[in-house]
Amino acid sequence: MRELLYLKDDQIKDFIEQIFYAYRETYSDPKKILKKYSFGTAHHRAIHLIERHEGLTVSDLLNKLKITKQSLNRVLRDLIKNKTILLKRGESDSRQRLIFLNEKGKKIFEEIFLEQKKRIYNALKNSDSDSVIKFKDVLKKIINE
Amino acid sequence: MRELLYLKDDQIKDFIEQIFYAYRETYSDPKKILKKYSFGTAHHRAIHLIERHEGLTVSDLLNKLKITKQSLNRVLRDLIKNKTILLKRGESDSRQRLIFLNEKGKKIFEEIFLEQKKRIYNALKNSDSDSVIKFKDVLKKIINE
DNA sequence: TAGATATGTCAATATAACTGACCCAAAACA
DNA sequence: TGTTTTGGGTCAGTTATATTGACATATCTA
Repeated sequence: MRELLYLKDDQIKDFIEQIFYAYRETYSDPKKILKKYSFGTAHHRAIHLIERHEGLTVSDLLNKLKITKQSLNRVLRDLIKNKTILLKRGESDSRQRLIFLNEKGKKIFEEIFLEQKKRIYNALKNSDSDSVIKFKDVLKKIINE
Repeated sequence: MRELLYLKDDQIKDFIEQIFYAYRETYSDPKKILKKYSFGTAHHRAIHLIERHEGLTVSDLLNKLKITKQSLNRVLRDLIKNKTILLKRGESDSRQRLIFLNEKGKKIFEEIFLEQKKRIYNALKNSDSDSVIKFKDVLKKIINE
């Protein structure tokens, strides 16, 4: 069976390279802003996920980040000290800590996002809606493998 | 002017999250293999770019990786010691070092790629060719923005 | 020949991750 | 009820990858 053109190894290698660039550029853009708050990309990823999934538990966040709890704890400690997030005890299960952005955290998120948004926005606005839908679709398949 | 649906902030935030997952998963897959050779993801990225751009110079590689030469040097030293790559003096400009994979390097690359390929291959084979083209297109725009 | 460029290197530090060993409190279970 | 499991936190040490800054050397170019 002949390979389909778009399944050729060279194409796949290109994608692997491009996914690296896309990630790096997307997460590089707001680094100056993060520095203002003495945060790094690890804090950024946590803030982003907390904003997208308000009230998630520590173990939810661990599962999304796929790092150890010792690693995450450093980040959460910094964010708490900085009054960027707050933890609430779970109501049904009081062992859990539900994580929220507080007001300061929301502001910081918006500031970061504004910077990071530009790149994606410009890419999408120069694409038609069908392309965007299909981009999302393939991306999803890559993640869920 | 009303925002187009696919340009809404929530959509963009989703993309930022998904690009993170796509990168992380794609580069996590071959970690066991890398460990066999005492390499990490930094070595992996270098090997990948060298395979895609055989004979590139040290400064070409620096521009692609966007790290400092001190960082790259550690990686290149490891790769040379391990006989994964070799450097040739540039012919027109003998200050340059052109970087190539040698036989061992090509084998290691293939081993890594075989592992990493699976995820992308499976995603693409479950997509039609139009989706793949458009995926590539949007990805490119994100990078070049 | 003077300056710019390509590369390499020393040293110190920062960031983000890891492993491994524990701890407590609360929930789930037998 | 008592025991085990789960969710979370922490101490200590280590590794991987990057940074900044200062220099050194060889080669190219004007």
